[in-house]
Amino acid sequence: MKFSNTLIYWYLQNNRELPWRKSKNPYFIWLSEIMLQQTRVAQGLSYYLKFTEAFPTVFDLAKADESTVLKMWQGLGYYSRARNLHFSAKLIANELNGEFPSTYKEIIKLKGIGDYTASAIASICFNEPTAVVDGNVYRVLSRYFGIFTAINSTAGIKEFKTLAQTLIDEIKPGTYNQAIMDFGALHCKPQNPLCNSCPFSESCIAFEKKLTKELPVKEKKIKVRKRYFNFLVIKTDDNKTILSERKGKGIWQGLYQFPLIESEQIINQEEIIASEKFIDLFPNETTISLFNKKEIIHKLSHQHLYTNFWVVETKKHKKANVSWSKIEDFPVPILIANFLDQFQLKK
DNA sequence: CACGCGTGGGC
DNA sequence: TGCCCAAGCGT
Repeated sequence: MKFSNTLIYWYLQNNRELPWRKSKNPYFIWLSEIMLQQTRVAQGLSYYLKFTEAFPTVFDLAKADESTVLKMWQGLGYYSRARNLHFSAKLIANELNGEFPSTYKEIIKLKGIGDYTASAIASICFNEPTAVVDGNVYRVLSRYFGIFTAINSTAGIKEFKTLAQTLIDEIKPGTYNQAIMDFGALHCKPQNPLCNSCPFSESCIAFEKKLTKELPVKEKKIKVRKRYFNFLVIKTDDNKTILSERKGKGIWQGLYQFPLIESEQIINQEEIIASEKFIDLFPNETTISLFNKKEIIHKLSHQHLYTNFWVVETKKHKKANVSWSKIEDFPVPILIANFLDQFQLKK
């Protein structure tokens, strides 16, 4: 049987019932695709439900403040997705009359949408035969065809996209695209793929040659940077604290945090108090204590953050801009959200 | 265009 | 435990 037919047949029996699959509304499909970038269905699902309830149309999303969108995105990671989603929602609502672009060529122009997402939306919503290539597709195709070209090399990206495009079902491109991804996620898994019950076991090169574990090939690994974070959790007499938005290019752009003293190594209380930032913030007397007994190691994909939370009690402070009762309104990285949970618990 | 961007789950 | 992985994209 044809590759695509086998896949679609498998899909008809094994597909997952997911809320966005009940619709071909490009707004819903778009939302789901952005949320699922580099994210498991199990992690993204509740966010999808929350977003579609709060923002049933692109106009509702466009009307929201960016900080509200980020707050709702809190915990899902890769926050530029939320900022780009919101940017594009405003563009669609205000400049396109709320009408989602209907071709791959137009869809990919939107901020936050690349080749994968444009292909997914164009095929699922508008029946355009544009093949998706995500992590699942790399795995399925590299194994089935026995391709050792690195999936994250320029040559690999091109080779797999071209191959995927030759395999797509021209009649049901959307179904085909979802089928190959579900097949990769549920059957041709990274570890312990279900080769013994596989509809491709007669023709899969990796299965035949016992190369499943070697494929797909991925080049080089990322190096992890170590950073040392000291957050100053301020409690003033009038029950306020200081939060500020992270600007610029690095991690957590648009999210809020406590005043941060970053150091090259682990530093102790004396060094905190002696630091320029601390003196600038607290020229007068304060009480300082370390909240966490052991330093918290927060692991991002490419940074390890060795973190201490220092509770600083002080008199009224002119820079204290946030009431403790309002602190939950601010979008914060999960590292800080977890701290706040612990901190509020102890009170 | 190689790199930076989060978080959580699985083994 | 440490490492890899997960419906990628912007710069």
